[in-house]
Amino acid sequence: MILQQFMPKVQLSMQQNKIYKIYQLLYDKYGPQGWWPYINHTPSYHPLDYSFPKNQDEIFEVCLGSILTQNTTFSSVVKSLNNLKELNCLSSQKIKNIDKETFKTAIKPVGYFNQKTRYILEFIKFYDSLNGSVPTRDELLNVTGIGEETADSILLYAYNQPQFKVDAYTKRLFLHLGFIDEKYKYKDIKNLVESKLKTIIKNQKDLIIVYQEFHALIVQHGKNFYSKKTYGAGCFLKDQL
DNA sequence: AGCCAGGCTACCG
DNA sequence: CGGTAGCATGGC
Repeated sequence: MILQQFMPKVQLSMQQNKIYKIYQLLYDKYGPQGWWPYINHTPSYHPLDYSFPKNQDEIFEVCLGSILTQNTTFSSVVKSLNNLKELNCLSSQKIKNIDKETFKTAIKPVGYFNQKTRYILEFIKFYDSLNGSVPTRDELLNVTGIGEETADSILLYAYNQPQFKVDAYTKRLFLHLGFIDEKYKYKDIKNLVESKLKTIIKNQKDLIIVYQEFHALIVQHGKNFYSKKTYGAGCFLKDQL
């Protein structure tokens, strides 16, 4: 089902919810992001279609992309995924069987290809052991190469679980707006967002979509106003709260 | 030329 | 515990 616009049912207490207000302002400004690209779909971006991932192959592709995208740009990830596609190497089984040097060459555009090859092979061992079931966050964190952000990326975008994903832009934005201070760690920021949103969005599917769009919107906004010092220069959000 | 990107591990004090 | 070097390519 493709919507014309996504508008979650929200409880009335939202007037005082600045976190949700930020989400609304960003959504009004940038619109739905359809954020996670799927290289076998045209177009790969799919705003307002929340029926992804559609099968196990697409779940695995998101997991793979979540690791590949660590500290790099998604355009590099797409290049690497397309290289793997040309090698017919987008499944866990195929990656296990391919020559390791060939694999490293394929993912070269994302950088850190030695590390990431090791991380991906570690992840595949875990992924195969799942037999299609949904991993827990702690299980993911136990895999070498998967930290908090990658775990939440996999849970939120591959498995449609209600886990908000925090990144560097999120922290810079909330710092600039005065919602947090420097001491806030990943989990603190995650808890802040989740606690504010889940109390006013009772429908789980709506909550998941808001988490997915919110993170994507923060990245888009971050690219515009929080990618280089001084962070927040030109950001219009503070004035509109 | 230099900084940043949709981070994580290992190792240090 | 917190802090930091190392990982590596690509784009602007």
